[in-house]
Amino acid sequence: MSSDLTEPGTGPSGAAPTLSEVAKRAGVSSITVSRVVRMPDLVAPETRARVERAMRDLGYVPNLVAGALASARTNSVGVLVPTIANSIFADTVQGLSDKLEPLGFSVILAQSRYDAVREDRVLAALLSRRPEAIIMVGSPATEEGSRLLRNARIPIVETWDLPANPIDAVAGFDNYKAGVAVAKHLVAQGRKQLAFIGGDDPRGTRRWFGFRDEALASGLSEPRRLILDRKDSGSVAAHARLPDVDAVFAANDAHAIGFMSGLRKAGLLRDGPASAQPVAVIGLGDLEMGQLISPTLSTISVHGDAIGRTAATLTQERGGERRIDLGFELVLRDSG
Amino acid sequence: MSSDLTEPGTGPSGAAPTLSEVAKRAGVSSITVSRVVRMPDLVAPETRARVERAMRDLGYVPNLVAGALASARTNSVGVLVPTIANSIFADTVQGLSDKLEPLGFSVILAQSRYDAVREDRVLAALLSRRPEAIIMVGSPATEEGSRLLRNARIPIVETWDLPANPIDAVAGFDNYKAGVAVAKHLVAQGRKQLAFIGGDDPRGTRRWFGFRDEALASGLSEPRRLILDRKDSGSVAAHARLPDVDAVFAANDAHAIGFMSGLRKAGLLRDGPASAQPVAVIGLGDLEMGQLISPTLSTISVHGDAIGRTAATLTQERGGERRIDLGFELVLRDSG
DNA sequence: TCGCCTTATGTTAGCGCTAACATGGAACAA
DNA sequence: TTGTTCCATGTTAGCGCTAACATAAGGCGA
Repeated sequence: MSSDLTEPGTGPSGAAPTLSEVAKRAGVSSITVSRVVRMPDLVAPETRARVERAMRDLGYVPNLVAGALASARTNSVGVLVPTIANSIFADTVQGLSDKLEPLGFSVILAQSRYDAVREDRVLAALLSRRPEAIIMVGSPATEEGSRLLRNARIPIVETWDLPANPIDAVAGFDNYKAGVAVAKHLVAQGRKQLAFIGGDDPRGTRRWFGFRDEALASGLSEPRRLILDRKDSGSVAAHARLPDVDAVFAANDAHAIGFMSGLRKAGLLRDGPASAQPVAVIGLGDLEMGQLISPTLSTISVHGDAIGRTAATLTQERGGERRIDLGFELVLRDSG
Repeated sequence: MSSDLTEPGTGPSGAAPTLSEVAKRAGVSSITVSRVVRMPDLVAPETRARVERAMRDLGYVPNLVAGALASARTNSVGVLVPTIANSIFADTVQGLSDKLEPLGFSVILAQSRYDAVREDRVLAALLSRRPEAIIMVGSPATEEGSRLLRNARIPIVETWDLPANPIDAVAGFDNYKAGVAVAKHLVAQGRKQLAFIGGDDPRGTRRWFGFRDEALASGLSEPRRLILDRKDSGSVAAHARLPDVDAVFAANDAHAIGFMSGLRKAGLLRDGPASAQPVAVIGLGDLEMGQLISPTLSTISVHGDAIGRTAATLTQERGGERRIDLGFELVLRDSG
């Protein structure tokens, strides 16, 4: 009775109860308690019941920090994204998290904000927590970051791209080909003056190269390229900076929708099909929103969720195919 | 020369180099290396330089797992959200992460997927990593989860709501009042047949109650309530299930935009101002997208980012005001 | 009856680091 | 000279847990 007065969740000193406090209360050694937590089948039913009782009485919560140090397994995965807000990467994080959580892994999330210095810093911070794998969007921006990851000797999964010399594993799609596919389509549609709007991050730039190369190969003049900062607001006004353009490839759906909003204000948007649009617009990402607006948004559909799940799977395997191309799909709707 | 042949990042046994290996190479004790890492000012410049050299040569990456165990500080914060994808919560995660990262804290991210069982499970998993605080959207769904958090004796911040009996700190807004504000506005606009669409999660339900109570208090008949699952697709078809309704409050902007898409197909959407809309639509969240579509979306604007930043601040303080109402704002555009 | 396996539990050592408390010397006032 | 203080560094012990190796007791075939 007296020990029941101890507040649950606090040991004798008011600190969180430990394995050995549970052990003492249950009259067993601490390794037995450890086994009840991790491999209950190895413990005799009555012993197990006694231990479980003691854990409940004390409000015991295992300390994975200590466990990780002792076993050299942290059961955690580091995840690095440029940004998690308003972004297509959130699907990837959700996908990998859904896959990893049932396996007992936690996700340590970090954002680079498209800043190489910050990326190296958070990469080092991530690594110092000894995750069992790292999943990142894209590839390290610096040689230093790359070195850090190589030396970590854990599975590294680069996503949303198909780098030529990956550190380890890859789950993504060919951004260059995506640009090519869009240009091909616009050319086939008879568009003449192409433009590209988007950021100048590595993946966006690869989309641009594919887009430009294909346009040039088709005999068109070099498309214009408008580099926007991360704020969509820029894309609303973008059409004013692109006179005479009759087709635009936006590096992501948010830019595309912003651009269409600008077109609408300028009276250059129709509710009819692609053929009726004075200016064709193609996005990338296939946000759900794209199907809900008018005209519906044509886009390169990419399965962010599948990228995340595949990346998670790749962290658990050592051998096998380490380069998964999830592909993309040109989804044609009414905007272009 | 010979030791330079050791691959960086690997100690004698191929494992990651440790503090004491660095110490030996630099000819100092391990505590000195530890000080160079954590309190460099306490170490003499030449000693420091020698240690830094040794760290670089060996590719030393501090092991925060061991450090955390020794110091009882993990420098991590657990974050629990219903879902991170396509969601207004991503802004909150970004905000708190931006605030916490410079302070040396890592974010351990977990998703409940609006599932109480999963929530309790990930809460326990989070706690076993001994975070120094927990930030969550909403409040624990179960008594068990609540108990777990209380016993953890760390700052707990509940967000996106203003619970009557919070566990510890709160950063949010009054969802009930948001519902009231929307109903008031629609009544003032002369709307008669109101409806609410959204999920049946606690916050959505509170919005509904405010909305309903205010409608009834204004002498209107009880609004209809359509509970949608997490897929927006439901909201597109929602208008068909709400005949004769002339105003709709959607629990979030995604539902609102989906609903508008359905209205458009039914010929019930105008490009003109709110007064011209056969059916008024008000959302919640103020997604950037809402300003880019036509008609522009009227919405309850909530600063998800500020909620995250405020929550992060609350994890660092013990005293002071622990209940921050960030408020909301009814932003009127063309949809209602 | 003996040896050998199986099952249940325990003992020991140590993961890599840091808190707390020495230690030894230089600087300096009385 | 003799404390006293400060600075730079070291020693010791231990955080809470688990891997690896005992140990003990029963079962069982030959």
